[in-house]
Amino acid sequence: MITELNIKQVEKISKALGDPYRLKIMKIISQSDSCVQCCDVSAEFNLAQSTMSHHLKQLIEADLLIADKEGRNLKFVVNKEVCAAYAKYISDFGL
Amino acid sequence: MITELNIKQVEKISKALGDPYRLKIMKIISQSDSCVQCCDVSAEFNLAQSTMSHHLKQLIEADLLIADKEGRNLKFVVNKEVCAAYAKYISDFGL
DNA sequence: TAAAAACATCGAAATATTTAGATATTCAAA
DNA sequence: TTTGAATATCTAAATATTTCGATGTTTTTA
Repeated sequence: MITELNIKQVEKISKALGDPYRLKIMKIISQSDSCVQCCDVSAEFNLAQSTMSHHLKQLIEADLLIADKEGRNLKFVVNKEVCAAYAKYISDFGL
Repeated sequence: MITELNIKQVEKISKALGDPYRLKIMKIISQSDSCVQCCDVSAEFNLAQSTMSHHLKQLIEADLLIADKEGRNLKFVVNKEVCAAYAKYISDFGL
């Protein structure tokens, strides 16, 4: 359960979101109703597998995505709590 | 009046927020009840004036801050609409 | 009008990020 | 148990960002 993010976490999340590929990854995963597999995400982009892996890692380390390893596959869902907490942090700038 | 942000704008805003100094600048300006002057912001940090100017420029170009030049001084307020629109974009990942 | 204050811009060094290829690991299926 | 599929890690090059000092611009004030 996330109550509030600290400034370091907000910085990390912002950095993770500051890239066109990673934003598109978030969009794809958020718009899918079920879990999305790593290789399905990769197929959408014209990037090397290692590059994709690197982008996904950043989103996971920022807690924006939750990864679930099933056998040799990796599935993702959006971390709704972190998205909400981050959004709140930013919208509070406007209060 | 901002209705919705496009992905390029979201990327730019995220990049602007992905730095500890710029996050602190946003906090300082958002927490002040009146406009904040550039030199007041600079005084809070141990950074060269040109560096400060660069950080503020990024926040302004991302539309997170609105700058108002009064004589030789520059005053800021938070762009509430953009903060809200950005927060919505991100929190929508969790829907 | 000369000096100073507030901010912007330029150029360059230091640092960080992005990307791909090569290789390693881990699990599944033949 | 060997092969292949999915993903991770390492290394290195290309690119981008951060930072500062020097200098430029604009406006205020002495």
